[in-house]
Amino acid sequence: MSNDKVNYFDLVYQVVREVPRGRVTTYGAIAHYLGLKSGARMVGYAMNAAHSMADVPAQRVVNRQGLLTGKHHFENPNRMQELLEEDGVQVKNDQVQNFETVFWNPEKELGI
DNA sequence: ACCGTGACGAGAT
DNA sequence: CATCTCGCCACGG
Repeated sequence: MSNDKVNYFDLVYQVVREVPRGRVTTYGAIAHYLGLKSGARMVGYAMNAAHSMADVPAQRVVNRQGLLTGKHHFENPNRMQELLEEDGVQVKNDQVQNFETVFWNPEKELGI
């Protein structure tokens, strides 16, 4: 296990773990909050590895439009929406409803 | 070592 | 508005 990557992965996981029930955040927001110059893409990559991690609510991370772009990486494509609806987030046609309202901005909520 | 790919996003056209 | 292009960089082939 290379230590550098693990750090970077864990940073992402920590933020994701702070996302409250019923709210969602975005890849870009996390990347910006952590100051990852590598960009949102790497956050998505980190989420891929989140599978093996416990207590990482990956369903609460969507793209900047509120689309469930990562649904295919769950056990089955419906799983992500199910989990979100269990959280109390309305999802229709892979799109988070009231996205601006449920959007959870780490910079604002956790502080910059 | 090179190349294509990707859970993204911002800016240009 | 809708699309395209490019930057970003880790990883597998």
